Amino acid sequence: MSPRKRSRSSSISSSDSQPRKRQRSSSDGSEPDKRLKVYIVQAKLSADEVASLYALVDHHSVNESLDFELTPSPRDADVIVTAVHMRKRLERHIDWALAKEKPIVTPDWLFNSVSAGELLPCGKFAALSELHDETVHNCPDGDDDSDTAASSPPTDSLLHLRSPSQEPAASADLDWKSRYACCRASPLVCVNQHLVSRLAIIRRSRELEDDKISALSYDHAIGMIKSYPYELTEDRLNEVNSLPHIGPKMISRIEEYLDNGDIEEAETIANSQRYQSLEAFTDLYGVGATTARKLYAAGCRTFEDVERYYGVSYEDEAEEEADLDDGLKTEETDDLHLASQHNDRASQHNDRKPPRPLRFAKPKIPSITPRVALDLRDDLDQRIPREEVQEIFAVIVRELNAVRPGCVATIVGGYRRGKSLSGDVDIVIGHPNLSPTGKQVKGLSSRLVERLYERGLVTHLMYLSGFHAPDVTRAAHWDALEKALTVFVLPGGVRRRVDLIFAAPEAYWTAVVGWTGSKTFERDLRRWAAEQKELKFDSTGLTRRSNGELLVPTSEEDVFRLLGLGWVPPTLRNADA
DNA sequence: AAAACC
DNA sequence: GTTTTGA
DNA sequence: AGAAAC
Repeated sequence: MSPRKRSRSSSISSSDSQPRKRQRSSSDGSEPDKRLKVYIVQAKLSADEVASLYALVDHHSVNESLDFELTPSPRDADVIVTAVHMRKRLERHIDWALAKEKPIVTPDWLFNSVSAGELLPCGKFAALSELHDETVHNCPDGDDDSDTAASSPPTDSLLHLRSPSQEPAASADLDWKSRYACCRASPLVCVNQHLVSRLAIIRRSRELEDDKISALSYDHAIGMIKSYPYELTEDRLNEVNSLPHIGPKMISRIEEYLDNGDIEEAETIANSQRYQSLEAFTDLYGVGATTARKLYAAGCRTFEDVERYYGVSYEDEAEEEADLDDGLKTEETDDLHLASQHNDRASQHNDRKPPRPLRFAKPKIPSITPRVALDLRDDLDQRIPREEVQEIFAVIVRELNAVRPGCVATIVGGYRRGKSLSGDVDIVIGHPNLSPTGKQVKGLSSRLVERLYERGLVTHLMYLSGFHAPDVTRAAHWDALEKALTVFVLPGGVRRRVDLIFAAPEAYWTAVVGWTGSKTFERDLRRWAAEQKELKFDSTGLTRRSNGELLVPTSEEDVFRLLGLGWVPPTLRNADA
């Protein structure tokens, strides 16, 4: 295994020769390769912005006058595109000495150049005023100078230019009366959010008590209310009463809420010891509703009780040891030979402590014990600010490109839906030309995880899926996409749950849609596809039910288009509480 | 708990 | 009245 | 079997 044919050429130090690739020096035969190499710094760009930039470069990479090409390495770039405006921030991604040799422009330069059909002067688009002059000097435009004068950065307004589609286009065919969440606009916080929070308590209680069916009904009702555009009052009850998923029982709940400002059952539940305990227990990784109920039945009420329960549980000393020590037990994870030089800006992560050598080797079975989960709890129960999500993403992208240049990645999950705090970080990773049938995807996944582990960035591996070739007959298996569920830590930081999802090229956009959520939004996408379009949708692909034909979308909007749905921006997919 | 189906 | 509800 | 993900 480990088909590491192209030992990481890595993006950083050019190091040894690498005669293989077209080295942009026109020297090798034919045409002086005139394609303009573009390096995009993903930091500070939203996932959508990154996607549209990539799309832009792609579309124009086969075009006459404008001939762009993505490059995985800033060193090879003819132009560097970034939304970062500060030196310190940029230095996290690009060496300063290198930055001075390149034009560093904002995304608008790319958008506007494409619109104009020619390479525009860089002057007005310098990302860092500090590097304005260098940027102008190194600008790839035919002949520049037309800039200067306008030393101001007036073009900020053009930021809205964006690519033709997505960003602003909150499509017109959203319909808050639809019975599918994927046809409605569900903001992060709705006008009736307090009512939603009450219903969510009942819903959660149903879930904890294993009443799936009731929980599902509350999911649907909550989804309807999340997208209902008016503040709920007595005089709107009729209208609400006629909404799908809102039946007699839900109406009575709503009436009670309108009368008393709350719902009694929700209060009772929220105040109950049982609810509080079950809810707390499920914060532990590996503890779901069923285990929580068992713990409660065993007499546990608080985490201290659970500590005792598992701590004392000497059902097997040896096991206990293994879980706890996570100390020097380095099961040789290697088979990897890329150990050599760590050429990245060296120390930067001068490990805080011995990076706890995890205990995984290559766990086929996700075996994190409750004991380990208890140790991680203090860190993992802290929410993650958006800033840090971006930092984590930047580090992972950097390492990813060292392992396999040319990879693309998108932050998905709650972050992408606009949440200011996230429970974890979800990243979908793809590569424009990885073999569709997967072997390489698997290799990429384990190689990245090993690299992150070696550098002390990953401390635990909750789960590493085995690879399964994309099997159309059995789509939508949890394991149909390669996944690595990790505990990740920035040097000196709090440990965070980071999920990496690896998608083959043809599954990239469905994976992005499938992992952006929310849960109810996803459920209804599938229902819509099945019930209205005779299609089968899931994060691994979109297929025609009649003949099993695989439809391959080329962008996220394309997924919606193929499903016959209006575009719903990620921030309006918050159909859950 | 609500909707779709028979 | 029975089946389906994401997979 | 149960828990994990959106």
